[in-house]
Amino acid sequence: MATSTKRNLKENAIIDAAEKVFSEQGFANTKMEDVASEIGISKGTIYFYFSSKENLYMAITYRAFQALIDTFYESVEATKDQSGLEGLVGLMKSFIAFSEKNFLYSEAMLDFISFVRSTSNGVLDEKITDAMKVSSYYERVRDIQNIPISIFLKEIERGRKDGSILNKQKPELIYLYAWANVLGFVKLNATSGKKTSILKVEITDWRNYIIRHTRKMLTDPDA
Amino acid sequence: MATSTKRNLKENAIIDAAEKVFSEQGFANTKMEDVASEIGISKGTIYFYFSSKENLYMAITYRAFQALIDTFYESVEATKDQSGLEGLVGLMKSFIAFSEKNFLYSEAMLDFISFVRSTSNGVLDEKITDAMKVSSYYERVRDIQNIPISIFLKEIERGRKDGSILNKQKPELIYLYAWANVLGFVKLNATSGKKTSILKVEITDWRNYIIRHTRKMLTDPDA
Amino acid sequence: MATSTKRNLKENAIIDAAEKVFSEQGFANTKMEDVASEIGISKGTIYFYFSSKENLYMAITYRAFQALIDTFYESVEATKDQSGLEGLVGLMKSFIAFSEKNFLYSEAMLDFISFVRSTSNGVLDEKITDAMKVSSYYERVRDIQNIPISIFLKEIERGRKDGSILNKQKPELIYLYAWANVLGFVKLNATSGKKTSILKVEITDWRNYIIRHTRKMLTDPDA
Amino acid sequence: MATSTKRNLKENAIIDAAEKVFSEQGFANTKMEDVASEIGISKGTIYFYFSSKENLYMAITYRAFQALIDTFYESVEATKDQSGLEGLVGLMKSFIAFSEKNFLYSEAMLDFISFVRSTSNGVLDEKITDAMKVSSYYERVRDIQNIPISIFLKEIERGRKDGSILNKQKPELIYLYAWANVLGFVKLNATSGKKTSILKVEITDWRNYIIRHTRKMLTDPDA
DNA sequence: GATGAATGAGATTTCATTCAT
DNA sequence: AATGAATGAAATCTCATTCAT
Repeated sequence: MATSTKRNLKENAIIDAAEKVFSEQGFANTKMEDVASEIGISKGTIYFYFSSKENLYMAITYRAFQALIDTFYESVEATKDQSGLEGLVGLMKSFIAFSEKNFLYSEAMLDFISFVRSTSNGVLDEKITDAMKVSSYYERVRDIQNIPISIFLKEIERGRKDGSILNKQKPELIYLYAWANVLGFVKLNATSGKKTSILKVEITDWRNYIIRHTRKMLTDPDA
Repeated sequence: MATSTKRNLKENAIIDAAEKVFSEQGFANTKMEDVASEIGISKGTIYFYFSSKENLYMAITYRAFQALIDTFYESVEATKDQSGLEGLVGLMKSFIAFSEKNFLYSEAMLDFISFVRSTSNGVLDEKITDAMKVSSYYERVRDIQNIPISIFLKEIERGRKDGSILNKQKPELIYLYAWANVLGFVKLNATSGKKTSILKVEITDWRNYIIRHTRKMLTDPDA
Repeated sequence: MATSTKRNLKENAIIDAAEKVFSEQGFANTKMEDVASEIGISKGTIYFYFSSKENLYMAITYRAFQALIDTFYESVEATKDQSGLEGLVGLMKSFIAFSEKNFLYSEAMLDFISFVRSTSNGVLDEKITDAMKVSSYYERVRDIQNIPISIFLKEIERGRKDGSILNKQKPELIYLYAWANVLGFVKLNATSGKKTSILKVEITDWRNYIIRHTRKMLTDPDA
Repeated sequence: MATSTKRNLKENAIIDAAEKVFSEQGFANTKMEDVASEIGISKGTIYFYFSSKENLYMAITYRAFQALIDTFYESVEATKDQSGLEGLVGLMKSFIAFSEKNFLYSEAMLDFISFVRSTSNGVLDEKITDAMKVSSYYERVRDIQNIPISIFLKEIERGRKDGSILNKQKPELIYLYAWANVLGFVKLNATSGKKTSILKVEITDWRNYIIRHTRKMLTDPDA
């Protein structure tokens, strides 16, 4: 176990470094050498822990889902004494904050969804598929990818039971709508760099507007 | 003019081919050779027409903006006898349809925005910047990139004047909200290929829901 | 003959252009396109007149030898009433002035000598050799390359007869010595660009020194 | 140090190979692949040690200056008990021998001078400039390029003090004159390969003549 | 004669991955 | 475990030359 722990420590240190440089330069523009030198080890060492660059990215993806799940659970915990509506609004706020803070995570999760969907269609080229398949993290991510969704759906359920959510749409549709909103917001935001406004709109105003709108949507029986 | 036309024809044929293979394989995974063989010419010929791969992508980006503008104008024309609200809803429908049909265009436009922002921040690496700067299409895109926005904003104005749009938010905020929605929707759909559902939700239902919601937002004086 | 003249005119215009751009950018850095656009014609047209880039350079080489020969004859003519020594010093001055004015010519003649010597050793790679061999100018240059030398040697002969040249070395040795001096002077000079001094030495002083020294060498029976 | 030495060994082995093939085929005609296969390694390995082809050439240039400096110091050492005149004649002999033996070195040094001059004029194209600038060898060469000159000038100084050198010209002028002589001699000999004569002149005779003449020049108070 | 679009071999360079130590 | 030298496939791009019009 000592060995295992040590190994984990190193593995995590590498993932930390990878997150940093991938965030700064993007996945495609980052060389394994960059990741290695960020943490002061050699390229070869990375390959001892990760079978490929893709696999390293998959490890980040796993972290992303884990972190989102943690964030969601914390949010649920924090609003458990409030209505389901507030729980869901809380999830939304957490989701936005999470994605803004971790753009890389946001992208990684999206890439994973794309990847899974594309491979199930047999569209993607085999090389990448193979690289992914041998990834020890691939299965792990598959196992947890749906947890955020189920948390979200559960809160909708709760809100419906306690009468705070009146929207009658399929819960999954509400989730998709919410996710798309967050995703679009974050994507467009990412292009604005350090700026606090885009198209003359304060980003804070925009963020608030999304929340307000979500609340409206959830409480509208005709929405 | 004959010469000019001929040149344009070829140029367009190359862009056609590039769109096809970029769409299928992605920009990074596509070699210039792939584009060339798609259309049955040699690599060198492409470089005769386009100074770099980036430039070729910029040509596609130009097309993307042009196509979106055309789509917007057509939509405006089609709804000119209806209220401003209907005009805006029409734009929204067009926007979604456009993005679903042309995922590559959607990505290209987003990349361009990112690019402009990052260069104005001096963040991007010089090599790409240079390649872009010499692009004859770069300036063209800069010139037209804001036209879709202004069309959108004009319809909001019209709707406010004729009383069909009651939402009091900044027009730019509405645009951003709408764009984010479309973007998120398209991104999540991107690789679904032939699939008609996601998370058990029919994509058609989702699409309709976005439209319905947009309408609600626009007619709500408190939204 | 009308045709022939017309052809010659065009040919010469192309060589003029080539001289200009080769001088400015160097042979290797110059594209056929550069030569063509310099004179406002198409690349294809150049190939109608010259079978290859090498051949075009060979045409310049031919001009170089012709020009040197002309320069030498003029010098000889100008000093025919003076001693052989003065004739030789005159040649030397002409040689230097010629080389300074026409660095490209100087290089071209040197390249030709190198080429001939290397091919007679079978050292040079075959591709270049073939390109050269089909050159219509190649033979022409071969025919006249030794004329400058023989002019030079004749003046030495004359100077010895009239007692103005006392140096007893082989005439060819004197020629080589003189040529090397001019060549080295011009080469080092070329690196100084527009500057009128190099290593704190005024180029004019250096030039004069070479002349003075040549005179000394020629009049010294022990040199 | 073991690592450093090992790296240096390989680096030098690559430079050795590059010298060989550049000498045989010329810089422009040589592919990195040629250099690699000469030493039985892969292209990539060369790029691991040298960032570009230019950089590799710059390494050779550095060697060239180093070798000339070594040669000069050895010559100075060997003649330190003799007069300054003999010291200078010794340098001259060494210079000639050095340049004959290392034509590539001779060219490299000349190219470097050209390069520095042209960049200080802002003439050279940017691509090469950049490639050169990142060269770790570039700075090294800049640091040592003037050492040969100063050694030469010092010997002139010494000869003047001990009365063996009577020539009153500027030392720099003498250096230029000498250098031009060597350069011209070497250039004209360059491709003669195994040949021992040119224009019916034994190269040995020519070489001796240059030396004799240098001596005459140095001892002539009116030269 | 002239054009310039088209070619395609080949050049430099990059970088994920391997492997001997 | 760790290293980092070595690999080599592949990518972008260049340009002398050809050839249909």
